Amino acid sequence: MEVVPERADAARNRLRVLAAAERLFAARGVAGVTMDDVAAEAGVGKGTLYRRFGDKGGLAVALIDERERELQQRILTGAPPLGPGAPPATRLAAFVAHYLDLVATQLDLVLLSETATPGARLRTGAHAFWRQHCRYLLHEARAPEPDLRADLLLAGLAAEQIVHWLRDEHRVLADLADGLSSAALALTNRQPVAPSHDLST
Amino acid sequence: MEVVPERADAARNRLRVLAAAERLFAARGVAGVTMDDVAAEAGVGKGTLYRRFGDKGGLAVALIDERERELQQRILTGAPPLGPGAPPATRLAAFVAHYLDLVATQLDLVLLSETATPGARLRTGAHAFWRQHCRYLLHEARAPEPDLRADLLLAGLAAEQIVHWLRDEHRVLADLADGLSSAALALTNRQPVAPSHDLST
DNA sequence: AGACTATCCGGACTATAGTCCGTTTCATGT
DNA sequence: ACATGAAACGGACTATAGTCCGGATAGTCT
Repeated sequence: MEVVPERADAARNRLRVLAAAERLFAARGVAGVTMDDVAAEAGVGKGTLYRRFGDKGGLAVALIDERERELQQRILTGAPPLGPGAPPATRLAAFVAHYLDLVATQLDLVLLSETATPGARLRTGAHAFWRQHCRYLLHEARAPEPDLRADLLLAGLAAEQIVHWLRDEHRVLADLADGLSSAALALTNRQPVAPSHDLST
Repeated sequence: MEVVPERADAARNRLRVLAAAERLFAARGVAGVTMDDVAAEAGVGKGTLYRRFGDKGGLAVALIDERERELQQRILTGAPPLGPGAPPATRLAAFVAHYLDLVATQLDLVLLSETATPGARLRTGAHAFWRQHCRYLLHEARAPEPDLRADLLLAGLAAEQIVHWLRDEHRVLADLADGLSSAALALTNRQPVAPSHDLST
């Protein structure tokens, strides 16, 4: 892993692009901004944009990155129930609530980053972190198939789904946090033997 | 609801397009076919394509539709455990397994239909059916928040996620069916511990 | 049959994401 | 300072999804 320091012009342009994108997204909304717009506003060629960020989703990821790292820090070294110290099930519920909050504050940006290309959601560094955390907690909580269930839980936290709950079904964030935390806890349990008699049908 | 019968030329072209699309997808793979290709192969203008199917995802939906209706029939009127008669938890597990199977046989097509536009997955008629079915079963199984948990389960059955499990993580279908059925059953359970969504820390 | 109208058809046109490659700039070693 | 090679730049170019609207057509009514 040979690490080459970033060249001065590259650093300058990276900052320019990030600042321009933030400005434009704030002004016209994520949907109303094209990559040409960003390049023009940043005073940079389109090739530069793509060289550095890969695609439109990559640009969104870069903008989101900073705030996500803050939550990651709190998970790794912060106070319980988010950080270490609380029982895994409690930490899981706390994670769900905080993650929902984080996503909700920048919904369109996260939606862009996750839907720019199929499978984009599953390929970001941040997603690997969330997945690892959920896997660990589910494992500690003695859940069966913790890896699979971590993915299932995170699928429910996909921006597309959250947008649907919030904007199409008009649910409120707090209820989502409650309901999904509860579901996450349910996922920590090994299911008992099927209920004995079903009289309803 | 005034129902106007389909005009003869419209019907003819609809069939032409569907046949052409099927041919091309089979020959060159879903990713290697453009809408212009489909229009040309069908001997039809592009406007016709879009008038009828809305967008690329809509075309995929139309192609998928037939097989999905078959599973829907089996759920509504078929034999248990898929159809009525078995306990809801059992039916839920059966649904998960059969749905996975169905999707896996036409993965790329379903992926296209769900990722053509953000939120497309949640807007198809078929999805409304699956959601209603899962809601009903979870409700019957006395699961808390059956609606939310139905969405969570179906999020885990999104094509994007299944593709990831199958192609990136090399899981096998049978294990997915087992693991997700088990997770679905876990979701039918009430959670013993009360969740706390205190964000103040 | 002939006129009439709602619907449909088709392909040129637009918008935008993403690529390519000749040119420029930076960092380093002399 | 200057030469040099690697890395970055930029904007013209390509590919493809999706729109638009003048003209054609099917079904209906008299």
